[in-house]
Amino acid sequence: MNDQVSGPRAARGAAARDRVVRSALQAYATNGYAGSSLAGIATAAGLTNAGLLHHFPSKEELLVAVLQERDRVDGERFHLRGLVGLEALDALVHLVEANTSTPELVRAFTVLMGESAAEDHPASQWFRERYPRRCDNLAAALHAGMDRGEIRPDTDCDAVAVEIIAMMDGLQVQWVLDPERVDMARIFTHYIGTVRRAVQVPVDQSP
Amino acid sequence: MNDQVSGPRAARGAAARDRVVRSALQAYATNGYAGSSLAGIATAAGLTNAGLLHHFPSKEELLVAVLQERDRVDGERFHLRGLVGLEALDALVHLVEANTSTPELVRAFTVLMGESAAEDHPASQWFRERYPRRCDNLAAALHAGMDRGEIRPDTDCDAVAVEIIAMMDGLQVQWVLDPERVDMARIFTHYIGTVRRAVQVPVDQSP
DNA sequence: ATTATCTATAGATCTATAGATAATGC
DNA sequence: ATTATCTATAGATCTATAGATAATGC
Repeated sequence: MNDQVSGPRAARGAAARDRVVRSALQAYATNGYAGSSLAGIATAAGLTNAGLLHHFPSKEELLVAVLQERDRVDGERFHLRGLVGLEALDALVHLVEANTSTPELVRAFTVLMGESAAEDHPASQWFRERYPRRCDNLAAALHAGMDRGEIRPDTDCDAVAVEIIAMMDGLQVQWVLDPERVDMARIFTHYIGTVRRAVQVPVDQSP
Repeated sequence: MNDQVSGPRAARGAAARDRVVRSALQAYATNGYAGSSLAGIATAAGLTNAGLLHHFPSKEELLVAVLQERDRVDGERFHLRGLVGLEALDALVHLVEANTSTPELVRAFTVLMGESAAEDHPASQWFRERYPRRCDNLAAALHAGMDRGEIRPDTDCDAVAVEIIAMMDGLQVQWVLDPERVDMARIFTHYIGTVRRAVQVPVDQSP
């Protein structure tokens, strides 16, 4: 959320925007986007309703800012680019493990994901564009692993990619609802083990 | 939604409640629960706001009625009871195939599922109770398959059950957001094939 | 007598705008 | 001159209640 220009005034504005985005995430995690009020978010960020609207001119533009911030963070953290085949699967396991340490963030995006399935939700477009991107990145890594000879050539990489992303999302829902019941990291690791055995080129054991 | 008592007046009320529940589902699919208004749902059902509140005394009690109706329908349709092992997996494939023919219903419940991940959402409890029930039913079927000797005895049935339910939900999200991109039934069938190969007792091929 | 429905409205939000004030920055 | 912030408020909802009306049902 670092804005370009610096100086004491710009810094103050940037800090306020940062607080607002964080408060918004917290509010979405608690009440969803539709159920959150700008006044509530503003107060949590130490501003008035009108003070918030100076930085984000509408409720929807605040949501867009939250989603863009996520894109920025993802660009740093979820860099599947360059990973090949089974390495990519390991990276996903690490990502899921890392996610268990930021439950409120995961909760906020799980709620937004679900809400965005509503036809008229303002985040629908973002999620609709996000999925093919994530799936294609993963499918590309799997294809690269195929070229390298570690993944069976008859693997349907696109289908497997959609599957893996679906498993991540589905587990998140259950985990957010009841973290005691669902050990997300363990189950995802177990699942990735199954996927690995299904797509891996078998080690020839008959010499 | 058939109420117990009959007669022209009772029938009229039951029909109205039925229309309201249907309109509510439609509204949830379009705007989510928090984003739907009672007046809008009432109008869609051919009633006024106050007319609706005669049958469902608050917004939240309407939501509860919608969820109870789902429980009732599930009791008829999603009867995993009695199914054993691989049969249960086939039944799930059929269920997912059937779901593709009621996209608006799937959309409504996908939205509610996501919204319910918000801490203060009135459907949270319902979903928190629903998941263990679904998972336990499925795990029980897998255990029964183990006893029958068709499932490997080292299978972690509870983990596999959580996994399968997660896959169903995760695929639904992607499918609802973009049915053209995601062939839910095909990918789920493919996934269940993988699960089957992972948990099945291998057919001994060395005579 | 009970039920289904309506009109009217109270009271609580909620988003967004208008316009003021004070502090930085050229 | 621009930016950050505020107070005050318009205007649009939205949920829920009060109380009336008309039709069924004992």
